[in-house]
Amino acid sequence: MASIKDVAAAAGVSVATVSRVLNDHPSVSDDARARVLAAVQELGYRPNAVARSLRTDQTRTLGLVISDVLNPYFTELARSVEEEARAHGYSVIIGNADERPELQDHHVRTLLDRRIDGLLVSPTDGGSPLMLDAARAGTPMVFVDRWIPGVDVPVVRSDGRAAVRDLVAHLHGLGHRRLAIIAGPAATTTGSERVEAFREAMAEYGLPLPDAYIGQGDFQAESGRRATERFLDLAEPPEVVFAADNLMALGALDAIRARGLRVPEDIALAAFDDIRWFVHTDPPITAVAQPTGELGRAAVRALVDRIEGRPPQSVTLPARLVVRRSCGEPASQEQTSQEPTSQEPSPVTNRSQS
Amino acid sequence: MASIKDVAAAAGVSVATVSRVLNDHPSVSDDARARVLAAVQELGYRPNAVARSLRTDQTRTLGLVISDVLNPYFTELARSVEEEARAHGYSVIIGNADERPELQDHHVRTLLDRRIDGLLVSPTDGGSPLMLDAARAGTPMVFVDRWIPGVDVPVVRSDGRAAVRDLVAHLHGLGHRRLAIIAGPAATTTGSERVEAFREAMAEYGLPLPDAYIGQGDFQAESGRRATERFLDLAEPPEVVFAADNLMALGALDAIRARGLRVPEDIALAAFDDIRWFVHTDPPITAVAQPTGELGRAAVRALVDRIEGRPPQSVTLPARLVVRRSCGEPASQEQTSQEPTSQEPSPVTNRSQS
DNA sequence: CTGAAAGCGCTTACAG
DNA sequence: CTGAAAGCGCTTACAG
Repeated sequence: MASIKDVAAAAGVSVATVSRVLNDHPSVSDDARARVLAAVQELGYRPNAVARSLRTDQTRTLGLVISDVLNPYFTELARSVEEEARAHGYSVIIGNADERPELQDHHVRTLLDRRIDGLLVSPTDGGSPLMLDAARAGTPMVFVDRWIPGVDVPVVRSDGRAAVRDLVAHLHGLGHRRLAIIAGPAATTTGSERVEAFREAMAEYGLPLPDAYIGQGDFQAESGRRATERFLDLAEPPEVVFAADNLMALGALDAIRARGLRVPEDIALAAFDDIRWFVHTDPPITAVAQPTGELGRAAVRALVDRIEGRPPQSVTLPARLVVRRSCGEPASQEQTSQEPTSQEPSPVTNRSQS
Repeated sequence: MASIKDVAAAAGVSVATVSRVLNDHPSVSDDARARVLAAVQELGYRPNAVARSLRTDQTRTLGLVISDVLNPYFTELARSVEEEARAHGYSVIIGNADERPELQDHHVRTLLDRRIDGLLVSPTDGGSPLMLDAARAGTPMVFVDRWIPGVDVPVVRSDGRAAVRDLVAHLHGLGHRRLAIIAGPAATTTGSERVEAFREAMAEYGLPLPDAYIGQGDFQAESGRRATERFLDLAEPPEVVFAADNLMALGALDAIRARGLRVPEDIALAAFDDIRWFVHTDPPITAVAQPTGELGRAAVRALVDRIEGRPPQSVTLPARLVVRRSCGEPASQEQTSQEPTSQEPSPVTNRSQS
């Protein structure tokens, strides 16, 4: 592969001049510029980004460590992150932690070794030593979606509290009293916050949340299935299962169906995170929708600010409730005003007041 | 950030010795090794992968350019690719082309500039000059899923011909005669091959495939919606719509539903590519399932073979038909023998013989 | 077993 | 405007 030396030789100039032309440095004669460009063209020369990075100490690359690529929420987040990063002249390398802390650490380490300019993380756990060290060592970092308390790193996330309150109001309005939740790992903020929001909202209605109605999941489908089976085995099973993410809702659906039960007649189902398929599931699933694309973009902006020496900002965006039929509401205007063609699910918000 | 010099100084040895210790070179005294390791520990030293790559001319990195991250098929492919690559000591950088040739070229260029050791591509088009040049220039490359004819690059893909024949047999058996397809871009192999397989299978049953029954899509949801609307506007609409991927099936569902029609009573639906949600859609969708994980792993193996100087092998794996209720078959044993807990959809194959 | 030195492909003061 | 030279952080023959 042709190097800058080859180009310099072909153009009859020094490598310094070639470099200047390539980097749009102003002090280059038109003649030299033309000859260099011609040589570049002829040799099909492409600068070696590795060498450039070593010299400039910047890679123009962002690392993104997400908890699970198979989760459509993160996949959409990753897409918006890449898009915004590209607009700022950065590329992004994605690491998939698969909800496993060791794998997360593996990716963080690899990314750091590659000297990425900044790191976007949605932590799978409460913070490994590696992660904490990285933050303390001053690696430009931003948390997205999930975060680690006590670490001085900007957080870009959405607040589902109001939407969860709306959900409980909706469920209560439909006459449901025994509500259960499948939580994510307590070590993650989204794992604990969603349970807390749920518990608080229920308290407003004087509803208890017994331990038996709190299933412990890990944000993946299989755990949702297991937790749901346990609920169904209870002497008094819940009337509603609220899954803290869409994959656990999938597992719940599997479990419910395996018993030959119907949603919502036999048991109602709701989920955190909205995905396009929820419109077409049987029945369509009521969900809390996050402004995923906006979260990804805001996270990149914060990180780029941090990298380029501007003060980064934490951002919290509201989530909203999308009512469908999985909790028992009769088909209403919500069902018809969908926009099936939009990129993001853009469903109707139903903010029942409590 | 500590460099190898700092470690050498702290350990009282030369950088060469530090390097040897780090690379497990045998000729290092136990004493020197211990001192180096201690210094590494103390300084929290991590080798700079950028510098190492520049020196060794290898990045231990694979590039993966996929057509669309939002498509669960590719997301699963990406996951298995990363897993297998990691097992071989490589990391992978994913580029999402979003089905746009320019974006695909952008990623290929960026990856090449980063001097990745090899490239895995599922081409969005028939082959841009850049892609063809890269292949000719000897960049280790392997095509996955889609490929570009006439280029000397190994191909790892699945053959859906038999499964599509099974699908047509299934449809014919249910009494359907007017079958339509929503195709992908003709410039992609999967775009044209799936139509051809469908056409051939139909011919075996003496069924015509009129142009009006071939919808032109681009593998994304919106195009599936538009194509379906066009079908429904026909004086004689088809009885079945076969979408060449799962996203276009989603769009088709949107369109069918927007007209207030029912599946399969008013119109039947089938899709290429099986996803877990298809079990829970209304109705469950009959689909052609690819051995996605195996494709990803085989592709990595071929590429690593190529990189490390062994002769790479092209691989073709069969796809299989998964019958569900979206084409009108009465619920049968297929419905109950699901394995809802498996990672990959592991549905029952129904190979009706023609 | 160990170190001095060259060199990977760039960029960028510095001098002219 | 231009080039010679230093240097980014490593690895690896070469000599000892």
